[in-house]
Amino acid sequence: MKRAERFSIANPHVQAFRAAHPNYQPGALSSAQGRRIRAVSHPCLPPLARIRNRLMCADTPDLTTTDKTEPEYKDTLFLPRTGFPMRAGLPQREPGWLERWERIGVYDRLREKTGRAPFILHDGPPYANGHLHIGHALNKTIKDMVVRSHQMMGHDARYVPGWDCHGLPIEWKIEEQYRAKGLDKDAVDTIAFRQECRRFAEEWVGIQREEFKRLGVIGAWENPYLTMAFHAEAVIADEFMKFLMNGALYRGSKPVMWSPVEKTALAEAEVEYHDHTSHTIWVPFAVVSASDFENNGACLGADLLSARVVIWTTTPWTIPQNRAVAFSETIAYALYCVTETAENSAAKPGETVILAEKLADEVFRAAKVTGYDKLRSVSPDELRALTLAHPFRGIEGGSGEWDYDVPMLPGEHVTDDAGTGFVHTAPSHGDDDYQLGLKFGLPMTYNVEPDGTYRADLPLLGGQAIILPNGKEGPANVSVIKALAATGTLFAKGKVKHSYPHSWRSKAPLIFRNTPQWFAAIDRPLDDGLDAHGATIRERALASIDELVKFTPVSGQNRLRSMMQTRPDWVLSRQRAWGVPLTCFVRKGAKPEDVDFLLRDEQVNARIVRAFEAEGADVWYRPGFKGEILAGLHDPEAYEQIFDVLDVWFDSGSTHAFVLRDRADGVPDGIADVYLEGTDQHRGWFHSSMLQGCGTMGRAPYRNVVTHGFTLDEKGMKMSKSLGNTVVPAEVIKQYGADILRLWVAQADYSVDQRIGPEILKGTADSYRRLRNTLRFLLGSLADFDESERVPAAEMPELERFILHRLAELDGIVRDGYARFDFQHVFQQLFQFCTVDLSSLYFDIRKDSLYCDAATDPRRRAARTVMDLLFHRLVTWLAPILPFTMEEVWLDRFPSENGSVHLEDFPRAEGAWFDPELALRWETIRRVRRVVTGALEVERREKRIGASLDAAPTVYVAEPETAALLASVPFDEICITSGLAVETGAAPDGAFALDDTPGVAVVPRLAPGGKCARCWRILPDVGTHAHAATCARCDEALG
RNA sequence: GGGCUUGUAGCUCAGGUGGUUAGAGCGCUACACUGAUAAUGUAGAGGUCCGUGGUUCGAGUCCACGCAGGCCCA
Repeated sequence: MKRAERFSIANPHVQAFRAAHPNYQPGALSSAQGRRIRAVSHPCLPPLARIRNRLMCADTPDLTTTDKTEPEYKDTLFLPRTGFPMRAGLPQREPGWLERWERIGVYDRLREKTGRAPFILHDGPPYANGHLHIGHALNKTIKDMVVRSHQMMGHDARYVPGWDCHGLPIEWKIEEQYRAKGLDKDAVDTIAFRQECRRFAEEWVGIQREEFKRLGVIGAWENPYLTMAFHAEAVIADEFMKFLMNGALYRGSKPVMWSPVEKTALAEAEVEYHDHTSHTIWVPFAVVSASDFENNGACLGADLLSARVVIWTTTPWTIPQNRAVAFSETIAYALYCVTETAENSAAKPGETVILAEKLADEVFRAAKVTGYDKLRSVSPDELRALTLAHPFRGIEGGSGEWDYDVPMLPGEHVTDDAGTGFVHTAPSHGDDDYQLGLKFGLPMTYNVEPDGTYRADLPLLGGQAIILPNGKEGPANVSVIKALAATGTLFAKGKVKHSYPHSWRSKAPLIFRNTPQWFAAIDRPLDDGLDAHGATIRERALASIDELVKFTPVSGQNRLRSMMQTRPDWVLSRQRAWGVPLTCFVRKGAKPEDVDFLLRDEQVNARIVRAFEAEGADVWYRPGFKGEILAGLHDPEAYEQIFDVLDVWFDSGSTHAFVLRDRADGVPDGIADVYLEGTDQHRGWFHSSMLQGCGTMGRAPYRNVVTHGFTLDEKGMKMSKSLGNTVVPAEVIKQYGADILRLWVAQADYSVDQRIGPEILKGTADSYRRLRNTLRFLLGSLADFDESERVPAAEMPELERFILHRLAELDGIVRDGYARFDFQHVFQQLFQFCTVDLSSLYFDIRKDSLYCDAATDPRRRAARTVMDLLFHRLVTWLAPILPFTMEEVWLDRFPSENGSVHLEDFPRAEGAWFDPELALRWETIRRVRRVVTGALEVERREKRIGASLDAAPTVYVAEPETAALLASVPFDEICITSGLAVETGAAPDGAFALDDTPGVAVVPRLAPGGKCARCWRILPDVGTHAHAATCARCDEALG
């Protein structure tokens, strides 16, 4: 474009402006509001009125007509020109960019870039059930920022999203549907049931996929991984069989949280605690004998033989399963004699009982005992010596079922906080009980059926239900209580309201029930030759935690370690239908401890895997499948097929195998660079993946564990529907757009719990607007930028070189921050750069040059060069955080059919720009500038000036070096004044100064001369040029 | 009840090894500009650093005990 054209009325800038402002009348804008003439009170200032009058003369011609005597210079300026809207309209516009990315295939095109080191963030699979909540959005957004930033830093950052598809919640949904139709789950074919579960999961995968994509998350959405894919099911089974072959797998028996209503065991995560009113009973156990204690140096009083030991329990139905009474070696016990009772007391005067001293009062009160004597203390050694009778011993109709001895056993879990100080122990119905049973070899009982009824052949109580199918209490408790009362073994009874486990689905109460389970041994040396980091799963896990994995934040290391140090064996089996079966066979008639109990045959395993690959895990349930698999190898009749399914944590713990190891977009060693999940996953996916990896690969399947906290409401309280303080991602997107939600993520410290709410989101949107306007100004200022305008850095003014220095500095900050997954720091630095260095300093100063300088002016060319560099960096640096907006900005400048900022890398760092000495000089310059602006602010408040261009202050500087520094730069330009004098030496009295900037003082003055009608600077030479109302620079620019 | 963890301006966050009047940005208020204009600039107000004890010449920073949250267990 020729120079003359730029300034003619045919100037495209002008045309564009006219088009955008059809009602615009030249001159009307500046005159409509009128210019106030202000009184001038400062004695050393020239009369402002004179200047104003002159201005008025210039402005005064008939304003109602376009027939002016003076040109409208606005049309000759390079004002920012852009169609980039100030208001984003993200909710409406974001889907358009999503479509574009899909159309131009951004993810696939990034994969085509060659020569890049892979960077693998392995996705922890969300459960395919329900719409996304804020936690999902947070998690996927952080992941996306990690993936995008590493891609743009030069990696091949692939991201394969996944879903966890098996498990109870889906199973339950299908069961619910069955119930609604009046069907019984048990009457339905397992394969048909599983297929319904599969369809359910598929549907939610589809829904969640769209919801995740809407957040702007880039990844292999068309080819995600699902734990229910046939290959995945085959691999999960194969991985399980590694545990079968390496010796970790064993069958044990364990009381588990059991839902009689759902006839299934529940994982801990599936249990919720609600208040529940239970029967409480105090049951005296008679002493039947005592071992000889003289050898122990203790003396057993004969008085104990006639006494009874009282236990307390809230689960009367467990009494028939009692096998021991536990006591503590650290509690003080005593022998008491009942002397007086209330009318309706079950206790009788004269009877003697043993109780914890601290609890005796309470117990007697409950038993309505009105008088009692403490006879003497009872020592732990005495207690240990006692053998008790089951309260049902000799009961009529009991057929001798309960005629066994009940030992007294010491237990660390016994306290005297509540109860009697003695703990009724039923190893099949409680965890402490089970542990005590393991330690002392107590027999397990099998009295309770899956539906919560006593086994039919249990004397007296057979078939009675503990919990009814509708979740209400059955008759079992009351029957037991009656039987106790009838046999004189009920000391007291009552009711208590307490926190009790319930099913998270059916909300029905749970019981602890002994069930056969499959375990992975954590401390058994494995026979797999993968001992580089230890022989057992626990050793390998601890070694991984300490040596192989980096934790962000570091506290995760302790957290995972302490869990690994103390965790028991892994219970792999669940009594469910929707999952990958434990693909193994046990020899009929063999006991778990027999060497040939489990069928261990690689050929069998291979057949299973092949079948699963072809048809999925459903084949396991096909009639005759056992025969097919064992045919020609083993006698199918000699083996029993296992129909438990694997803990879903085993599924997700195995994802590294079927995603990282097996997929073309995986990695050769099958180890991920990053696992990134919420802090709850220390107990979950990090944990199960660690156990699984240590059992199958000998180490953790990851190198980095990054955790984020939970999202709370604005007050820091947990979100809950009942409190009405939830924030749903879909609604945030609808109101503000995904980029605002992403910005919220970037502004928060995700390593701890974050808060979100209306006020916080509003603040986030405010920040966004500020940033958006900075970019808009860049776009406007770069209109028609041409490569030929570029100026080498060395030829640029100091101000430009300072900005370049900041860019060099930021390059390091941004790359380092992204490498550390610290988006908050990256964003904070970039945002503050935009506001502090750009908007309020650089842009403000350079507006004059950008608007008014001739196109060829080196100053303007340097500014535009820097702005172009700024543009490339800011837009790419922010792209991982604000992918939609940065795409909009990028395309506004570089419109194209198939381009995208997300195909770019961060521009290479320019080391030569880094100039700390210059930065130091600018620190001083800016400090002095603050004094100048401060001084002008006083003038403005006193109505002596309006714009800073009205002034031409004098700056008094004590230090000559500082004066020299200021003289070396166009300090008037930097302060946006029409003139400025720097004086060395003492300032006159009354000069403006700031406490924190000693040695600098400013005396404000009105700029002498006339106001250039084009650039608005007030200069003495205005009026002496061809264009009468302009200054020399503008006169020349006008040509 | 146990393990881990958080608490600095209205909001989001900085504040190595304890050391002068606790910082930034946003928001707010006022002023200015009206050629970034539902924008921009300048200035200002705003903090019992969760509380209480303690160590110390000196504590937001160290210790103890609490309070209020959060995650995971019991």
